[in-house]
Amino acid sequence: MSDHPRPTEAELEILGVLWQCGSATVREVHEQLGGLRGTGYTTTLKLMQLMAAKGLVLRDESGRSHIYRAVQAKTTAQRQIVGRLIDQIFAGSTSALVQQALEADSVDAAELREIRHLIDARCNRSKS
Amino acid sequence: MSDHPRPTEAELEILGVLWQCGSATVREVHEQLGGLRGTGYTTTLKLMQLMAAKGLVLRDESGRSHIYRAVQAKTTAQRQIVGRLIDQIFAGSTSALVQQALEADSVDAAELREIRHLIDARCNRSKS
DNA sequence: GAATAACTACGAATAAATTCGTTGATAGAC
DNA sequence: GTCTATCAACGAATTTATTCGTAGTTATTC
Repeated sequence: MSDHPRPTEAELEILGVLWQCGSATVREVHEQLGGLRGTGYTTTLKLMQLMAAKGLVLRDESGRSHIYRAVQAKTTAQRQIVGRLIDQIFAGSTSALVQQALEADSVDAAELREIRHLIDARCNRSKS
Repeated sequence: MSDHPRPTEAELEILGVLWQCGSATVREVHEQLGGLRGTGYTTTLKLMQLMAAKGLVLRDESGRSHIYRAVQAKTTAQRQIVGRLIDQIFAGSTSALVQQALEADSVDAAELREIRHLIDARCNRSKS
């Protein structure tokens, strides 16, 4: 199905900006990343060129500065990464992942409620 | 706190075996991984030597074949990886992770129940 | 139209992860 | 004791990811 290679760490940072902005030039992405990583402009450029070559992003080359956007939706990519994680280090057990997720980050009451709603919704859906 | 470097992909496969077996020789780990990865024995050996140097595993060198075991418990490592993921690609939102986890893998009714119990237990705990 | 600035392209250096061949030592079989 | 199998050690090749310098092009400003 998806012939998208798995994004690397640096590529994920760039995708993060693109998901947030919808589309952006290399310059915009680079500014957004800001001092977050102390790398130069051409590094960001090169990465985004490689990402285009890999099929992770598309770009509109009609103008002088090319405009990039992510090929995969954020949720699709997230789902792929999480799915991989579940298989790889949780032996396919989603509940084991959830359990460690609850331990890993401090989850406040509001977020717990939200998670519970997700589960409830899912329970109802699978009953129907 | 933990000065354990983050395990790489290949290292995680080896840790998986060690977590399952408790402790094992290089040979045993290599067999367990089996054809799963088409690599030779010395590759596994080298990786495990590097892991020992990094502090990911300890080894008993008293016998001729050294016996390795993981330094971190499985849950500790899992928690670290999941925590990182939440910060890195879910902007700190545990519920977003759970949501995508539910979509990513097919979760059967029994597992849903189990997840719900985890949430319930957590809700009660945070009330007290 | 010359100088400056912003952009892409690209080669190449560096770094990190993975792989394996070879060597030398030790143990067990005969 | 000699042969064979098994082991650790280690150097080095390979691959992948990341970084940046330089060159060439196009737009903008004066």
